[in-house]
Amino acid sequence: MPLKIATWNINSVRLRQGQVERFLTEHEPDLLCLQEIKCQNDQFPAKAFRKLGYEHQAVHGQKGYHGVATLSRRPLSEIHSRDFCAVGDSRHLCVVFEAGGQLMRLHNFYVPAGGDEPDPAINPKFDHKLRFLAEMEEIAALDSNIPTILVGDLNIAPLENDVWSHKQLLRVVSHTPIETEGLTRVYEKGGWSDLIRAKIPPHEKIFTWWSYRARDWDVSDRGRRLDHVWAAPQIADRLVDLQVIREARGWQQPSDHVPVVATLDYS
DNA sequence: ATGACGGATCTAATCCGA
Repeated sequence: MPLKIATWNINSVRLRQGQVERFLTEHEPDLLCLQEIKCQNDQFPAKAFRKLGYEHQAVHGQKGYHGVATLSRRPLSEIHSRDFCAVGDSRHLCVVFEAGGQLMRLHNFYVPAGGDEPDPAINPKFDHKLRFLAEMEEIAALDSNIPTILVGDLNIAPLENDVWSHKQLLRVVSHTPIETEGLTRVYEKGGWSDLIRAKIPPHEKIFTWWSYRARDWDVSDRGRRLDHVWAAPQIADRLVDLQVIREARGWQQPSDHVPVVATLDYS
């Protein structure tokens, strides 16, 4: 039995509970990391997801904004969240579970978007994003001897083919050099492997987010790869499949992000 | 302008997303 791990910025879990159920039923991931659940813990539709076999849930909600949750068919331990930048946002969850007789750690992240102006001196939101990234450098692929996976909406599209136009987005928040350099430091310092780019080579365009503002998102296809799945090298070695579920962007009243699913060979 | 939609909130108009 392979191990399937998925990540999805759902942009309100209450509004799209049915879409989460559809995704869980159709793709049967072992674990699903959600971002932007936009509700408090007691408003999270835990019962509905439990009914589908996701009995183990870690929820870190917040009123109105942000909020993350990790759903699992396997028991979870060492559940904790860290308050990055000490501002009280719910943007991180960490859990441990078992795969192939070994422990595995899973980080679920929602990195700040960063506002409009890519200058930390005049835009506090962008400054927050850069400080959040600097703090993320402490997260490594091998943490206390447990191989680790890091997923989530990192709100940065680091490579040229992670955006529809590298040239036109160089000064747009999510693709500016200062952000991509910050993310690259997190990546290199942590010893990570990028599972999306392990399956879809860097010369091919691949996106996980498309703006709501486009007249026709599919035709214009002006997307960005903001959602990521990183893993320790020994986990990356077991990657058998990686799917970006583009069709979910075409579902009725969709999230602006689509799910990403990694399949790993752990029997 | 790439491009003006879509979510939550003290259900009205405002903040936020990226």
